Amino acid sequence: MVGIDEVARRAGVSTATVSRALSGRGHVAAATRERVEAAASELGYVVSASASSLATGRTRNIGVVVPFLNRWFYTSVIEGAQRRLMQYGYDLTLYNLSGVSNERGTVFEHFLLRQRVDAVIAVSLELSPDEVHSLHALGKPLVGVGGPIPGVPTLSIDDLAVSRLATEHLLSLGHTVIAHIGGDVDAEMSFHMPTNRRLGWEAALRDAGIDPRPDLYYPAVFTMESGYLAAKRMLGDPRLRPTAVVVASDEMAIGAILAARDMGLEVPRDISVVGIDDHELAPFFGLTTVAQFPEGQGEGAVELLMHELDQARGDDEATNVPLPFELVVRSSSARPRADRD
Amino acid sequence: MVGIDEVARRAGVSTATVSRALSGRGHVAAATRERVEAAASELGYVVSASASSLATGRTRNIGVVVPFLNRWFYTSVIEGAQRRLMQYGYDLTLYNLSGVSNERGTVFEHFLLRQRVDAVIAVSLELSPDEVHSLHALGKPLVGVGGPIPGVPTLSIDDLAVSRLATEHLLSLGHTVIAHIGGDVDAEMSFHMPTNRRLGWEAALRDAGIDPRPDLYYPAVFTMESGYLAAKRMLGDPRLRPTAVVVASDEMAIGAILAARDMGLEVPRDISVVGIDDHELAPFFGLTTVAQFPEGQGEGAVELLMHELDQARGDDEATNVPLPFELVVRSSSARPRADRD
DNA sequence: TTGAAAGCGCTAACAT
DNA sequence: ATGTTAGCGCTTTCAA
Repeated sequence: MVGIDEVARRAGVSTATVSRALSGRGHVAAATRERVEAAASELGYVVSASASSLATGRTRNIGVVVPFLNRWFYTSVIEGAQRRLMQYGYDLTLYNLSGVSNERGTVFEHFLLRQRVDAVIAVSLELSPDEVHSLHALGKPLVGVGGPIPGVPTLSIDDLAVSRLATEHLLSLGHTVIAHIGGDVDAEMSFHMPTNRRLGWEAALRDAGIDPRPDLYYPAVFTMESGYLAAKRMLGDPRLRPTAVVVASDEMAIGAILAARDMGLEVPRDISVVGIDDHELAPFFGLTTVAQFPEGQGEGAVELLMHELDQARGDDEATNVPLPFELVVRSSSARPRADRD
Repeated sequence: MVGIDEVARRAGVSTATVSRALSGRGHVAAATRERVEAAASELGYVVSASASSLATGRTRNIGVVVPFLNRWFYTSVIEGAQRRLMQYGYDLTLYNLSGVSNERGTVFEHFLLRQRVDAVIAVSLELSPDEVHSLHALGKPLVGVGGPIPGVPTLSIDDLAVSRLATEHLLSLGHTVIAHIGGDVDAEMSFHMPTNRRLGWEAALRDAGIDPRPDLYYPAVFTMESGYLAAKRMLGDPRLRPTAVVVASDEMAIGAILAARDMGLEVPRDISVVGIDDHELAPFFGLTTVAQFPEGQGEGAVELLMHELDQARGDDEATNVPLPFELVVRSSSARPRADRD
């Protein structure tokens, strides 16, 4: 392993100058810099990350914590974060809580805190005040993605506004009996995301002068199968005749579309379906949805972090950055049939 | 940040003893160890990863390189690897090649080689001899998952045997006109995985005394939509009347099932479908498939690596560890209708 | 602009 | 079983 002193010797300068020339910090004569760079590349020199970290106290490594991996949303966030981090010369260390049996305590104590990362991105994670505190105590910037964490700058869409938009889309098409398939309690995903999406549905209905009927709300978990089952319950109930349904995620919405097909119903003729996400499968199923952009969220989180790291523990404004979302109309939503009811 | 000497002082021992007590290396009296551990936890001490790395030359960090993230196979492998690494006290640094515009060279030169990882796991990646060489030159163990890399120990299923099994399942049910939807050239995924799966289909047919017809092979890429389109072509062609199809991945197979439905055909009555993977959606679609176990592959890769790291650059046996696979029969395959043809 | 040298916090000989 | 101490390879004052 060729070290800095070999480069120094070859370039005829001191190690300090090599360090300065290669890191870009401090002033180095252009000619000197070139000689150093030449020497470095001839020798195939790369700085030792650990030596550099030890000296500077910075690892150039960001920890990303996710509750699961096998979900489009998380991997998309990670992908965006990774791409942007690479541009900044940072590594991404992944912490997946789903595999951790003995509680996530391990992750926080033995990994994150081990001075292995300069900062952390928490994706859709409800961090306890203690966890937030210990990170802050260590001077580690922290940003959240996908849901607000008290006292922590967070990137997330306005879930209420998103499902309100989805609902209003259906209202504007002329639907009046609009159901909702959404997360049950705030289980699994933590956060109040499922609740907020339900509230958005209710709010849009009320604004349209329609009283949201509790029996038009179908709880489910965020999987295709669960959406399928919820839709079967919904479509099979002879008392309820929704002409449209707002579904809290695309995966569930796709399940709902498949349920309708299995029952011999046609989408959107017999039932309009609107999802939330713009999942990679949404175009294939012709799913109308409200797109969020998780890759962009990952990138944004990195930007925020880089900013904070620059500021040397600057103002922890704990702002909740609102994220863009966008209605994407495909073929799963249309005007209700005139001949119904 | 409390350091090792504070702990030493508090425990009334030398820093060397603290190091030994906490790392488990070297002999320490039980009583001493307890005192040290107490002192460490009272002070909230955790070793500095970079200092430790600098001193030992080991980072306790493994690089995992994947070509994409948004695919069930890769995330599953990562999940398995992550879980096992955590047990060993290692971190996982993720390198996702899909976002890298300026070639993966960057990843190798500026990241992997920067002495940031002790070893690397390459998932479904065809590494160039150069890349393999530079890793080896650095003394970094390397294991592959999902496809053989020359000169590198690799974990992968026997693709030929897997699709042979899928085909034999259909043959044993009485099918004789069996199509194949599979990867085109060895694009995208690199490796000869797609080709091998096609060869398995051909071999099984030949063994049954059936000549594999080239016009029963439908190239596609590994997405649901591509599988859907291939199936439409296949099922729409009036000249060909396959009663069954072996599909090279579950995602494509699901696309095929949906295509059949859209054409008013019934699975398995009109066409039997068998996939490969046991994707998380396979049960939902009732897909008969040959399961591989990517999480187990991730775990296995870690085991292999830990072994190599212990051996202090032991024998690079470059063994290709064959992995288990298993036929899972669900409702998408059945005997062909007696009244056909 | 450049160099000398003192750490950064830990580990591993080598002593005892 | 424990302590002493010389590094690990870089960065960064401080001087020149």
